[in-house]
Amino acid sequence: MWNAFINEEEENERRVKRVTIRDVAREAGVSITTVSHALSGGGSVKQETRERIRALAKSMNYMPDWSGQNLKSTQTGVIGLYIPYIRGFYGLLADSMYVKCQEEGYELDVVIAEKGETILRNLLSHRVDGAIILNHGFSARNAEIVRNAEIPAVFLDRELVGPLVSNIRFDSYQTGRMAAEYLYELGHRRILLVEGSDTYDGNERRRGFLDYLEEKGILQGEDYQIPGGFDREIAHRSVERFLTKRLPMPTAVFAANDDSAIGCMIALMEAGYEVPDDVSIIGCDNIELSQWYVPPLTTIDTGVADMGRKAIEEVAALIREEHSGSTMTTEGRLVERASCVRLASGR
Amino acid sequence: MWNAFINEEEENERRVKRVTIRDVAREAGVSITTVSHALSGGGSVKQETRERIRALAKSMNYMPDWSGQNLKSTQTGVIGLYIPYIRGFYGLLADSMYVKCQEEGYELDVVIAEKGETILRNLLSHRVDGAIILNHGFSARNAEIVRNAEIPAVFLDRELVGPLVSNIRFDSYQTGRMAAEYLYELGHRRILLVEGSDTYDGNERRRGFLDYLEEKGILQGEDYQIPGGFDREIAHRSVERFLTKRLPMPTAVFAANDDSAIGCMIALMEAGYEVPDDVSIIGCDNIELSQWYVPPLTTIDTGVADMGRKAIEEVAALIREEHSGSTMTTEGRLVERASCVRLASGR
DNA sequence: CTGAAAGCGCTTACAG
DNA sequence: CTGAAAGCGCTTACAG
Repeated sequence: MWNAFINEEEENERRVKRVTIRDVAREAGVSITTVSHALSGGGSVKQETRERIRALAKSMNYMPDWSGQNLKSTQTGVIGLYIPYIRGFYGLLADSMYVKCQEEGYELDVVIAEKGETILRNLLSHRVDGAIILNHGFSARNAEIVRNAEIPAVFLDRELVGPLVSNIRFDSYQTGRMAAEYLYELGHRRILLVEGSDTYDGNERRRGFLDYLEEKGILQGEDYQIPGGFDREIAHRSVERFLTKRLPMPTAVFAANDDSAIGCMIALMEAGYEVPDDVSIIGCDNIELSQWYVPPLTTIDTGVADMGRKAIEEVAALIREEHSGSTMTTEGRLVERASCVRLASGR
Repeated sequence: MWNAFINEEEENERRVKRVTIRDVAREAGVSITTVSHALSGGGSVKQETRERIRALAKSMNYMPDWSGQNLKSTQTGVIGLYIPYIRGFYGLLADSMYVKCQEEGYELDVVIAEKGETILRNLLSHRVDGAIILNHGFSARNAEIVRNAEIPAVFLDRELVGPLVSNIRFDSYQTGRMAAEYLYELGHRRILLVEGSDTYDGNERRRGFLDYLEEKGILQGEDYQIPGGFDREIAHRSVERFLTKRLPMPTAVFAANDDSAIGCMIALMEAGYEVPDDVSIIGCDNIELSQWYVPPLTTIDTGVADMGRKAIEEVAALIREEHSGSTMTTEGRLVERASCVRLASGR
């Protein structure tokens, strides 16, 4: 007994001691079982005791240890969002998910991770109840592991289904076609494609776009398909390089996202071309900047907020095992602004 | 023994069994102690055994349970960032922090939370090793609790210091003065203030701005201090209301952040005023949109990326107890663009 | 180099 | 309504 006191004092000298359920129990003069029940709301505890313990716990700033609690209960109450960075598009997605999480009673943890390893560790170690993954750094092999481990997950960047795995994707093939059709209807025939990066969405937009051009018989050579990397800088350099080749000038450009579309516009304007008078441009995503840019950018809205809400809804359902995994899709919506014009006939 | 098998099969029917250290040990024919040592790199394990176990663990997709591991070790390896939402400013902050975290060997968890309760629960339950807090929803009382619990934390929105608590703040008072001085030097004397929200930064920018005006003897009445809430919409409505009063028109506006500055510009332009010809505008933050807006917005860059890096560096040092908490400050930098002009003399 | 045992802070049947 | 005890999955002295 005496010993215990000495030890406690020694502890105090080093670091403030974390307060545990044991401390609360001792202070309240009850067992830890009763404290646990009183705080969790479970079990049957005399109303007066419950209130007394709750007040005491609060005054002691007691908070159940996360690990101790989860080791037994295996429910964390948090959903993890795994994305490669946060700016722009991903931020909008995260914000819309947060709102829905509140409604569903989950906490949202946004984990920035470039390495699939980090993500896999998070999921396999049960840090979260369920996950939303939109991360090109996560390999197909890792995704397979998640499926087999039966961890509730919603993929936003690949077509994978399992008992507890769903996927929701932008119908990027359709988006690509939509952009092509829009420019075609405006009379454009020589169109430059600024590709996205080598991801599901990047490849599908490309495929849809080129398919439409081919059907209409206006598919250009590979010189008219240049890299853009979903990135402003990359697109800028890429267009500069294209211009030095002095090929017949395209009358329109489809850039695989708005960021790269803006990179294109800058490069074109620097080279003395007017948008949309000399060249029309259509992007994709409808990021905030697009409506403020001069000229305002015509684009295809991918409905990111809607997607975010759907994804949370779905992962919550998977966690509760309300149904098994499935594939879903969202459609893009054309937003007409000033960066595209009808081609003057005979040009 | 027989019983055990039956139970196992029943388990399998319900859900894929999580693989534990026990499973790996059984499979490898060693004790769980050895598995633990082999995987963690600690202890002394025969090289061959270590490699065999690691390969086996990997093939079984074994990952140590987060809670089991932390319950003993009390180190999570993650830093938590607690912000109210992600778009714009906060996203830039988070991205810059992520990069620094990688260097320091921590994982960054971004937790969106409006309620201080959620944040407090996260910290007191030891979900993270340390925290960065920039959240007006977190009360002074809660902050005090964090300090006393000696949880390593860096506050970005208040001046609080403790053994394991530091704070880094934008010198928002200086920023406010800087904006005022810039407009004053351009010859402006009747200046409208569009305030921020009731936060540390909002109040300090206001105070610095008004102090300078007062020193120069050009402080206007309260009619020239209108709410902006750091928000585009709020600022927009607020300026509209101001204009209906038909007070002498200001020749310049200081908006407490870029978002609200853009809201002002829209309202002014809708009312027929030209920026900067009729009214000059200066904002604060230097968000991405500012350089693309027409006219490009003159603003004060708060150096958010630099702040993010500093904050991570500091919290990591506090976790390692390299030094005790302190107060730090970062200075703003004027970015001149087209939205402000020298006032034509005699106006 | 390897393993049996104690214990981290909780929850959850179960007994009273 | 309350509490003693087992156990969640790990790590860490300690013994051999």
